[in-house]
This record gives sequence, structure tokens and C-alpha cells, in this order.
Amino acid sequence: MARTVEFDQHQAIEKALDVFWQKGYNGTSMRDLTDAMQINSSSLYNTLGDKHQLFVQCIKHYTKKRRILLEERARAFDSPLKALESFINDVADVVINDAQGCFAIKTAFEVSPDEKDIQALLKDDNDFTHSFLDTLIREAVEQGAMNKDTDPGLVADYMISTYTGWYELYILHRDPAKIKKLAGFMVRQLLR
Amino acid sequence: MARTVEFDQHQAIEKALDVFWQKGYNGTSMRDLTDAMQINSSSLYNTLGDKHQLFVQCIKHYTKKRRILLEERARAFDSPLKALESFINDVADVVINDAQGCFAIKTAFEVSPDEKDIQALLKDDNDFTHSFLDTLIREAVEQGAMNKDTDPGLVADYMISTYTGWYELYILHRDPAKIKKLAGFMVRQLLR
DNA sequence: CCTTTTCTGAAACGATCACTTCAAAAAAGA
DNA sequence: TCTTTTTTGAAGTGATCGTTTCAGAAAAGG
Repeated sequence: MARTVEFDQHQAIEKALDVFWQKGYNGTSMRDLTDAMQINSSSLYNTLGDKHQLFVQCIKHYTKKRRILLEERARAFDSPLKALESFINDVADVVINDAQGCFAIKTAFEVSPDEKDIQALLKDDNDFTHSFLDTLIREAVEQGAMNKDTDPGLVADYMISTYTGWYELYILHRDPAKIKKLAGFMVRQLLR
Repeated sequence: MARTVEFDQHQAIEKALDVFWQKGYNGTSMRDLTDAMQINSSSLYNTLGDKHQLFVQCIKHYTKKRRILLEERARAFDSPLKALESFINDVADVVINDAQGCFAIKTAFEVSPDEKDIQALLKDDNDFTHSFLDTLIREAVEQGAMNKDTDPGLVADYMISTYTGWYELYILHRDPAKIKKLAGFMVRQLLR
């Protein structure tokens, strides 16, 4: 009856994410996007929507992907303490190897606080990481691997806020050893 | 002999900083700037330069102001440990009360890593804060107020990276109590 | 194969972008 | 007060912004 969409939407969103990630929302033009996605702007507007809608979909794609990765990793460890330690070291590796930092953090600082839909997505992502860590910490405390008087929610926030800063430090100094040292220090501080 | 400049350059830069702070570099138009600064674009280009140069001057203005404030505060305490504790709590207050977060951090995440001049200014600012904290920690250790085996440089980096994350948490959650709790936890963790 | 329906490509939309031009206004020494 | 020098205001520069239009290409049921 009718013609079918020619391009792979999923793939196109990943390409768009790459561009937004590198240049930021305001630094990215629609031409940047259509060039990278290799589609015409009419196709883009017909299927994915305008720039804002596309950006929202990129955030959703990014946070979903990260969520899946996080849960996969947690299952790979038999003890919650080991999972936490591995989480910290994994974050350090990501900071060092992903040249452009964390897309969610970048976006939180760039977009205006009154872009409610975007802020809500970022908050959800943050909440997920928080409850993920909270659960692990709670289990570690129950097993006696961490102090009895540990406040799991507080420590989870503390971990999250600390590694956010690692991104900034790495942007400014590009010093892998510095990040590794900080990760080691964090493990010693929190998990011993 | 000749006509003199009508507007106060210093004041104009402060106005421009406000706009860049709120909207980011790419989100700010020259009209936004000339409207806020209340000068014509020809005057702007004649005296302060183009958008990039103006942005650089705003960063210089911001970091200089912060540097002065930091040194003033340090002198207000008789013990380095008290100065450190006050530093942490002051940062928490700034995070909570400055609705738009830290300009230097926002900028570090927004501008491209290959804008060398801007990155250099941000790095200098970070280095200053680092050596400021490093000195205080060193003194506290010498006085026996902190552990003998403390690594001052490492702890300084740790402090800086932690409160960077507070900004992100506050942007997402707008929860003053959360930040206060984190500041309290940090004091207990590092300074006891 | 033909009709129907949707998608695609190229061109173009008005608006706004950073930035420039230039005549008129204004300041200050002669 | 006149001349010199510089700033200012308003208008305008081409380029690019996000977005739309629309004719033609392409797919699939009849």
C-alpha cells in the first residue's frame, strides 16, 4: 500500500547522540545532525520530530543503555562490596576512556533548569543510579561488610557526586593517574 | 582631543557574565549581550572585542573575583582545619543559593576541549583552588589536626571533585538538605 | 500493472546569527 | 569656537539557523 521508511531509526538516533554528545544541544545544528545521520531533514522531521524531540530521544537512548550495562555488571559479582568496588573502578575507566565525558552530566549543566522534560529524564537516570548503589550498600551493611551505622542513601549520593567531579578534573587535566588515585582513595574511604 | 567611552567596561563585563552564566556560551546571542549590557554592538566590538574575546574576559573576571573571595575567607580563621571546614560549608551554601551553579564548572562541560585558551583559564582556576586547599591541608597535618599519612594533594583533588558533583545533584533535585548532609558527611570523612 | 499512500530529495522559508559599516554626535585640546 | 579624534546609534552584511514545502520516487495491495 505505501512506501516504507528507508533508514534505521535506532541507528540514526545513535548517530545523533554522538553529535549532541560532542557539541552539546546549542552547539549542534540540524545540518550537523542530518549529515551524521545521513538522512534528509524532511525524513528526520517526518519520523523523529524536531530538534528538541530528537534530543529527548537521544537522552532516553543513552540512559536506557547505561541502565542495562549497570545491571549486567552488578550481576557479575557475588558480593555487594565487590560490586561497589568494581563500580567505582569502572567509572574511573569510563572517565578516562570516554573522551567526551558523561552525556547526562554534560547535559545537566548545559540545558536550562526550566526545560522540565529533559531535567526529569536526567533526574530519573540519577535516581536509578542512586537506588542501584543504595541497594548494594544496604546489602553490604547487612552482610557486615560495611559499618553498621552507614547511611546507604547518603553514601550513594556521596559516590555519585564524587565521580561527577572526576569528569571535570579529567576534562581540565587529562591525567589518568589522578583519576585512578581518586578512585583508590574513594574505595579506601568508603568501603573499609 | 577625542570623545571618551561612555559606558563602564567593568560593569558591562559583569552584565555579560550574568547572561553567559545563565544561557551558556552557545545559548547566548550577541543581542542577548548588548541588551543586558545596554550598549550598541559597535561599541562592544570597538572596546571588548568579539563574542569569544568577551567570553574570555568574563571567565577572567569570574575566576579573579572568586580567587579574592577565597583568600579573604582563609584569613578569617586562626586554624587551617577550621578554614577547611568552613570552606566545605561555604561551598554547600553557594551551591544552594547560587541558582545557576558554578560558572567555571558549567563552562568546563560546555565548551569544546580544543578551545585551548578557555580550557587553560579553567585549569588555572582549578589549580589555584587546588594549591589553596593543599596548603591548608598541609598546615593541618603539621599541626597534628589531621592524620600524619594524609596525602594533601590527593585530598585536595578529592574535595574539589566531590563538590563539583554537588552542583549537578542540586540542579537535578533542588534539595538543600541533601547538600547540607553531604557537606557534613565530607567533614566527618576527611577532617576527623 | 495500476492505484494508493508514504517517503525522500532539493529547494526555499523567514528569522536570527555574529559582525560591519558609516554618518552623526560628542568630547577635549588648540 | 573650531578642529580633531573617537564613540555611538541605526541600519545592513552575508551566512546559517530550525523548519517546511512539494514534486517525484518507491513500495505494496488490488
